[in-house]
Amino acid sequence: MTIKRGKKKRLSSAERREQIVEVALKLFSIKGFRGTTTREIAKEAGISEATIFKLFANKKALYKAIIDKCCSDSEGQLLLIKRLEGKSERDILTEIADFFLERYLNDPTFGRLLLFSALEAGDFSELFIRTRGVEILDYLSGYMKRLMKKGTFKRYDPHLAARAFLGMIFHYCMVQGIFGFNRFFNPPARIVGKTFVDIFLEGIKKGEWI
Amino acid sequence: MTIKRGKKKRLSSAERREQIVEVALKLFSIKGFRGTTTREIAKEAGISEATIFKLFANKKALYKAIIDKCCSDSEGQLLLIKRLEGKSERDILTEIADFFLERYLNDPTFGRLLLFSALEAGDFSELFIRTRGVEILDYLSGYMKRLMKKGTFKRYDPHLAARAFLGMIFHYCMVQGIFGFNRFFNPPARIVGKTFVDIFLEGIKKGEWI
DNA sequence: CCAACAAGTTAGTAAGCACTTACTTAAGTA
DNA sequence: TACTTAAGTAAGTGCTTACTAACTTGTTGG
Repeated sequence: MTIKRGKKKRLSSAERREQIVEVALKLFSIKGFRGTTTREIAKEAGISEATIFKLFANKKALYKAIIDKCCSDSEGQLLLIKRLEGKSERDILTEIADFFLERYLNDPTFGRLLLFSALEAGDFSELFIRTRGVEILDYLSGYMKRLMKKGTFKRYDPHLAARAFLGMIFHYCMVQGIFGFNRFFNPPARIVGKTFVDIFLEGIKKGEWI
Repeated sequence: MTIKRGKKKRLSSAERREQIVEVALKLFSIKGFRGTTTREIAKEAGISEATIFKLFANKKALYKAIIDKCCSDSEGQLLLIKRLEGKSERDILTEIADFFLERYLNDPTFGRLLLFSALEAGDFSELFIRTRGVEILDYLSGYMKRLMKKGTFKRYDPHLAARAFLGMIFHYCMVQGIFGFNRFFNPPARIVGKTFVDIFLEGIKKGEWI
């Protein structure tokens, strides 16, 4: 896909742009913006550095194109939210957990890019985080609020409650994928999700519900 | 402390080493290993670049010295664990939550360094993570296991349960400090800790315990 | 006071970086 | 086929980087 052999086909500038963005996305997520050289991107894409700069004003513009791609491509997150309508609390939380566990455990690319972006504090990282980090949080926070008003859930700060639930999931994914814990501990995602949902809904303390 | 004016005092090589490590620790945690230049470190420390290389074979050796410092300096984490002996479940969890919330919310230096280290995947990052990321996890995991055997806690994978609790806390700190959410949302740490402990022990669902 | 040595600096070097210029090549079209 | 234009490149540019060699300066014990 990336390194071509034999006769090289010419691509239209739009196609080439797209290809470069994909290659750079992959490399930036592995080594970060600063840690990736334009030479590496060119090599991996099977083109010369000059071609990159024909299509992008500078390295930062390429980074911006990646962020834009990630922001626009909602990766089914909005789709997920639609799918939740009308379901029970347990089903909703389970579906959210499974969705993110499956996504981030199998492919840490996006998570890594988001983290690099936050740490390296480029000009676009804020945009990135605001658009992509807040969707599900806002949804869940609003959902919690409704259930608290209805009396189904206890009254806490709904934003904090949402953060508690998502924190379990995202931190788990981060530690598994980025800190490499998955080499020593890797239970089925289904069980991880169920455990987190159970604890979040009923707590870990033994007892009986009325 | 860092930029000196007027007559410069000579330090012993040990003192100078220590000072350079401190300055570099701060800069690495802000801009990462790759993103920080030896020139910047020298300027911030008020010395010449050559002095750095008199005391450290190369940039990587300086990084290693920082990791070592962070690994050896347990920052009171073992102290915390000792302090927990004989307390109730709620008190233990609350104390753990408060400890890390207070620490990481007030000073994200260490957290940032750990993240950079994991992402940039230097040769020492693994060492760093194994020594500093696992202490409290192992402790809590063992504690959960005992309470599950005793029947106080429900039976889940104890490691997973510990990850759930710590995930709430660490992810919260990360999002606040590194993603900058603290500018829009910043409740007292005490309340955050209490909310997380409550949810973890009794769940968010309303009901009554017998 | 002054040698001796450690602490510190000046002024580099080679390699690597993002980025450019001036050129070549492929492919559609008249 | 021959012309035009867009796609692509080779070979640089100037700047920054980690790192060094050769020198200077402060401190201290005899």
